[in-house]
Amino acid sequence: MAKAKTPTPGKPVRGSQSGKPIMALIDLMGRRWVLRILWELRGEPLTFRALQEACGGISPSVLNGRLGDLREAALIEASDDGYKLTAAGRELGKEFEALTHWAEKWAKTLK
Amino acid sequence: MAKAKTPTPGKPVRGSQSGKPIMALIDLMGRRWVLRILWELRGEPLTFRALQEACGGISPSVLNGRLGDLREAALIEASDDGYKLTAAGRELGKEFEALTHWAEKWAKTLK
DNA sequence: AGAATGTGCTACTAAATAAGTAGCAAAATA
DNA sequence: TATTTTGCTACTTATTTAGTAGCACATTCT
Repeated sequence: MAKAKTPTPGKPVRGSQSGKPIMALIDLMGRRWVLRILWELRGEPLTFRALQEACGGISPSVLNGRLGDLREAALIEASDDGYKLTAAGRELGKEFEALTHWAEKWAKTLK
Repeated sequence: MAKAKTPTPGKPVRGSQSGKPIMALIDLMGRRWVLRILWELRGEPLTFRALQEACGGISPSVLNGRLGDLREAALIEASDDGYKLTAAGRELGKEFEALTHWAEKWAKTLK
């Protein structure tokens, strides 16, 4: 079975041939668990199993796949303490903080 | 077949029982095509078929599902000119612009 | 009026992805 | 040495997405 490739800027990705970085980012982040994993790693490094638990029991095969994607994208890396965000990953994480605030406001307008 | 519900702040979503808005956002945005649709609607309103084409031929059944998700989330709405972002959707779109810039830098560091 | 076209979908089958469970080999700990 | 922890792989089942066809309604052309 042909496995899905990790989306890379400069190359065509699922849904776009343009090679534009935003399209690679959209492909990557549109995969289930990717956002969540980045979110859970915003603090301390987490081991494989800790991450699995933090994500509410994600299956190890999927987790392993996403970890591969995120490592290839250089957003996370493995260390002695477990998986953690790279410098780039932390920067992206900051963008997410803005999203968190947005989400809070969003929740209020939905009520 | 039980269909997947639209993620809503205040309720449990796929992967989280907490009801936190960020978790609803993560669930929603982690669905394939959601990010892309928001992206394609950043400019003018697009009709169903225009949107389908803009997304590179997304299948109508999936597009329709995502449109439902995004409408329930009050991020897009239908108008006479087609689908367009709501005020909340445009705000979210601004956050994405930051992500686009980030993605450009990210692409360079990957080379 | 009738025909042709565009629009927003629904229905259905096939393929891809994710869930869920079991378990193994290596490293750390007792 | 024995036990536990860790990072996985393998496998089966369920869910999600892709792909294609086509319908009902509205608009535009002749």
